[in-house]
Formats: sequence, C-alpha cells, structure tokens
Amino acid sequence: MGSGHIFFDPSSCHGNMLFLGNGDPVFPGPRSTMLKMEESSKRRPFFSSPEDLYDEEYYDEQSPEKKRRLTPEQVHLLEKSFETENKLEPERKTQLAKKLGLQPRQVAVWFQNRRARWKTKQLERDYDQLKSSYDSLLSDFDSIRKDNDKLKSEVVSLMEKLQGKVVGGAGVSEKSDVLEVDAMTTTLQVKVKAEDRLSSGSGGSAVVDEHSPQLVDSGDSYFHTDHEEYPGPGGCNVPPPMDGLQSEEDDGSDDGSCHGYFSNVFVTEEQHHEEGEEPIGWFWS
DNA sequence: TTGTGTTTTATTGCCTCC
DNA sequence: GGAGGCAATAAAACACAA
Repeated sequence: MGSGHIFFDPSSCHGNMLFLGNGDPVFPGPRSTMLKMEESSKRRPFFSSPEDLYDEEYYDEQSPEKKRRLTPEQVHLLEKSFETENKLEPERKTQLAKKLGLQPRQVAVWFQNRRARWKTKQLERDYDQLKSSYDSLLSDFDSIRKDNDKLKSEVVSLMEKLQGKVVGGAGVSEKSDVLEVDAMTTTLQVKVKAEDRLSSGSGGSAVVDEHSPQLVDSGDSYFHTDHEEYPGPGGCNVPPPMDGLQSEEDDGSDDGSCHGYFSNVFVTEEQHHEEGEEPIGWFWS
C-alpha cells in the first residue's frame, strides 16, 4: 500500500466512499469497521498536503482513523468564507479544499455543520427575544387589568349613587331617568377607553398592534428579517438566506408571530374567564 | 487523574430540485 | 437518478471541576 491515505471518491453518492492509497475501498459504514482497516500505522487520512496549514507533529501523533480537528488557520479561513456566503457552490468548495489541504467533502461537511450551529444560535436568540417581548406584554396587560378593575369599581359606585338619586328624586319621569343614566354610562365608558388607550400606548413594551409589526423583532431573527451578520451572497449582510429554513416555521407570514403573541395574551384572558374571574374589557358593550 | 459536559467532525437517511 | 441540503446521531476531542 502506498501512502496509506484514504481518498474520497467524489463520484459516490455523498462522496462518502473512501479509498485507500492502493485503491482498496473503505466503506464508511460503522466506525468500528473502518477503524480496523488501518490500525498499525500513523497516517493522515483526511489531509492531503497542507504542510503550511497544520501542525505536522500534532497530526502525526494521532492515529489515522481518529477524528481530527481542523487547525485554527483552517477554521479561520472557513469562517471567513462562511461570512461571505453560507452556501458552498462546487467551484468554491473545490478552491477552498485545495487552499486548505482538505477534501472537498470535509469542506462541505464543515459548512453544513456551521449552518446547523448558526441556526441553533439564531433559534436561541429568537426565543430570548420572544420571551422578553411576551413578559413585557404580560406586565402591560396586568397593569391595564388593574386599571380596568379600578375604573370598574368607580363606575359601580357612581351607578349606585345614581340609582339613589333616581329613586329618591321627585317629579322625574322614569324614561328620562333611564336616558340620564345611559348618558352618564356613555361618558364613563369614553373615559375608561381613553385611559385604556393611554396605558396601552405607554412606552416600555415592545408590543405592537397588528398593523405595525415593528415589534418583536429588533433585527436578528431566524424567522424573518435579520441581519445577524448572516453571510449573504456577495459578502453583504442580508436577511439570512436560509432557504427552506426560514419558511419552515414562518410560512412566509410575518404577522404570524404577532398574532401568536396576541393570541397568547388572549388565551390568558380567556383563562381568566374560565377561572370564573370577572370579565375584563368593556363591561357594557 | 478521572468523570462529565460541551464542541467539533463525520455519517446516515431522507427529502427536494433539476 | 444524481447532487446537495438538512436533521439526527455517533464518536472523538476538548474543557474543566472535583
């Protein structure tokens, strides 16, 4: 056997088929199978000739079948390339592989794993963002609810006063009493609505209404708009070209997330209903 | 030193696109 | 049908506390 290097056969399905230096096939299957094929000698199966890129001693010390980490230089270059664009056209893959002294397959695998890592990170960021928005919404909701309760009791006491006035009053027709009560009620409702608008519009919350979805996302979202230094074509930072990835969860409807938010809150409200609590919102509508 | 958790490299199987 | 992408997973390499 010659060098003892293992070569990838680019014509095989995933490029996974390996060949020893003498052309003997090495089937990638179970690791144990592969490991037994070259036990004795110290070789460097996955690196062809990048003398300038990795530490000879380090790699020579390792048995051939073990996984080996890429050198910092290799990783640096791969990272830079990934920043430029996260997908790998065949030509770029070949160039990179040549430059790094790696097999094209290794470069492809590295990009694949890197994309997976990016996606995971992005999902974490998205989760954090959604959670803080939700928490903020919830606290707004609670304060509005308290205001509402307060106003409600105010209205009740005013109503009681009014009733007393109507019952005790003299020479007033029943119909006009009703009209007067209605008028006062309307006034109170207007007052309550105005206050409600004020409190919901108060800053602090990242909340937004359906028609102005500036909320939720301050930029880096795996789901939609996002500039998290996601490498776009040509080196510019663009919304992540995650192809299938983005549409998977998003389904192309940006407002979905906002609806999700509000539905969360409304669920909370409904739960209050179910829990036998006083309905909130407009008590006379 | 060793046990354990995390990260990185690689494989497998399935899916989609051309 | 082949190429390439992704999710899930294995396993080596590494980090680190006890």
